Amino acid sequence: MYGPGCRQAAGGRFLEACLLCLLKEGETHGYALIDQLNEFELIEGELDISVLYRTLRSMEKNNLVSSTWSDSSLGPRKRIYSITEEGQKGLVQWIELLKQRKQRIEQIISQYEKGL
Amino acid sequence: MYGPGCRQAAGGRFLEACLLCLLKEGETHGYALIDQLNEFELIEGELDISVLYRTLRSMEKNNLVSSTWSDSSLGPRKRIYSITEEGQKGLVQWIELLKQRKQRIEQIISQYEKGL
DNA sequence: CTCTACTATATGCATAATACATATAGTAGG
DNA sequence: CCTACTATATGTATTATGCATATAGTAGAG
Repeated sequence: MYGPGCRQAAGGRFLEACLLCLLKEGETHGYALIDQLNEFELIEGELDISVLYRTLRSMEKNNLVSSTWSDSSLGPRKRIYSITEEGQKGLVQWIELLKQRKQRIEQIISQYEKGL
Repeated sequence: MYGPGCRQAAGGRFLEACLLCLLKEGETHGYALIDQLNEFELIEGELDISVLYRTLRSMEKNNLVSSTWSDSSLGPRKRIYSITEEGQKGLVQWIELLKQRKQRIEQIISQYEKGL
């Protein structure tokens, strides 16, 4: 089982939601996504590049994104990712889950500050 | 390396922050913490009990909490956890990190809704 | 021309996290 | 005696993560 509803996603897989959100704006390749993730400050600290590539491949395996090799000539080859219909649906679920998670974070912060 | 600053904590270990927060209110044992986690809706879905116990043992190994066996007579023995000074400091760091994480979640939600 | 740096993707490997099953032991009620 | 509930713990398989390393193209310095 996979996706935001999966228990494995409870603690993390936040990166997946970010990537889906960025890919919804338009198709692009992995290396370019790093800059966007940094630009929008979507992730904490430095993202390990191998994690990014493996996450994208995993998402492709689960039909959230699809990829093709770019035929552009300059530089090393790029694997261009685009979000699938299933990915769009997954993103909607992710946003719902993130809203819940935000509330939980607010809950714990207020719990903490109440005790001060 | 361990603690909220650790890169391993980027995606998860949210449970640890919750436990520190609850233990700050007073010492208690693992099984009772489940009810409190549910009561305050601090975690997503059902928490696997083995994860809770292993998390507490790990936190003890890292000096965030300490434990003693309760000498109360009734029922099976309970391992009573209390937060250490180091745990208090860790909690402060956790709260900071959670505030940042909340902002990132807000960021991605607004990013998503902007594109609608 | 060679060396270095940067872009771009991928794999190997060790360790950590997670989920599910199972073991253990005490108490309480039918 | 059997079942259910409280309470803690371990075994194990799968997945995730972090770090190192491999590959390959381009571009500029020396």
